Amino acid sequence: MKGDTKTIILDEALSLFAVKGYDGVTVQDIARAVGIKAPSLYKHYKSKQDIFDAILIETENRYKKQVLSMNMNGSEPEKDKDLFLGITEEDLYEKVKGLFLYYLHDEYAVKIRRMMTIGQYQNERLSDLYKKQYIDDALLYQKTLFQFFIYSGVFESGDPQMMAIQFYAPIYLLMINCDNRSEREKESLAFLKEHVRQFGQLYSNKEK
Amino acid sequence: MKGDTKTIILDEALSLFAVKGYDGVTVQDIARAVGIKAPSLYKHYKSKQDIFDAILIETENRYKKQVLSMNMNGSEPEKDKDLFLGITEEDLYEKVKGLFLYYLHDEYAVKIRRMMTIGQYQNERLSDLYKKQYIDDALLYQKTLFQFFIYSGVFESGDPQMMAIQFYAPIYLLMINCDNRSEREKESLAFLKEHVRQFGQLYSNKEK
DNA sequence: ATTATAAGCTAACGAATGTTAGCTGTCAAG
DNA sequence: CTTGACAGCTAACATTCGTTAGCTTATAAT
Repeated sequence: MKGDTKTIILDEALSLFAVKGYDGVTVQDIARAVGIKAPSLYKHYKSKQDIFDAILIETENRYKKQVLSMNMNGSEPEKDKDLFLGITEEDLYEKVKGLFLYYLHDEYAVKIRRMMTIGQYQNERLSDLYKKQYIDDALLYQKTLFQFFIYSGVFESGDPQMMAIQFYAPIYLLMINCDNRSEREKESLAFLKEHVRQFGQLYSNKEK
Repeated sequence: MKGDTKTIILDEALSLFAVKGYDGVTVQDIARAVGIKAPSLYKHYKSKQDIFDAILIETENRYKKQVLSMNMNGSEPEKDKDLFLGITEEDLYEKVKGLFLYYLHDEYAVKIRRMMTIGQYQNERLSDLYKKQYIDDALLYQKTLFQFFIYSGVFESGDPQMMAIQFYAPIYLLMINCDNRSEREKESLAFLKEHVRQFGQLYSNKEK
């Protein structure tokens, strides 16, 4: 069901937009990548802009689904209680590492992120989406998590918002650092591990 | 000496490239911004690409000068000894805030950063420059600073590399957060202040 | 006074761009 | 068997692109 031309066009267009930006990509480029001639594209989308818009809609829908499935709305983190209550430092690192490598290696995630990065100053929708995804929601998720840690006694009390910033920002920086530079990955993962370790040591409750 | 057409072209071209990217900008756009006709551009630069290259060279030269003047080569931070030895938390925040607002508001710095951000996946030189400027050199500077703090007894001992990451990453994240979103600046400055405060408290030597 | 250079202009070019028109073949529904 | 929709194709279009040629004018040097 995935091989129909209409979705292939979106995939290939995204691959191109993610590197060269909207203006840097020709409808001929897209057609060539798909394996058809440029005019045939218009059997599926009414314009180049239409292809771009379809990618954005698809992106927003996928993200909405992801947010729902991750329960990142910040309302009821109780669901993940079992996941985090008996968590060790090593476990936490493995979780963070998983997310880190996902955002660095998942084909679709990487392309979308790069397209947003490239187009953020031309297209406010891209800018909004990027900030929501990589700053607002990411911080909210961490904040909610730390609130829960504090509430459940795993962490000492503190400002969960600041904890979120201080925990997430290095992860974000290291991700930007490795983006398009796979040779930096090994070192960054070491930093990441040490960061998680230090953070755990700093805030974990020593009273118990 | 600054008002000659040749540099005005660079300025206006940069302003456009920083928003729409290389392919999104027309030589006519540039000419219109300068106040001349498109063919007249070719009296000063031999092609559109040539204009872009000239911007890059100018950027690299400016940055080299800045690095030299800031003594950010990581070799001998002894010079700044007097600046930092008797520093208070409030002083440190004011310094960080100054740099933070400079990178957010200085016209030239903002445009260059955005141009690098937009073009990093097409042009490796842009990517290199961005990573050097906003990651490598920034971290190196912080690392050197913290090494000096530790050496001089202001800070407790610790891994200066990790300290650099954990100190700088939130600053970087908050800058990205405020980029093109001035309404977020007030809140981010508050976070920044609290971050500097907590960092100072965490690492400042309590033995003295 | 003459000349040379620099920097603007208009006109124009070839190439590339997004898009439309209209033809052809495939294939499932009637 | 016929039909109609779908999805590809070629040809072509108007527009826009980066760029060149060649003219004019002002300024500075000889």
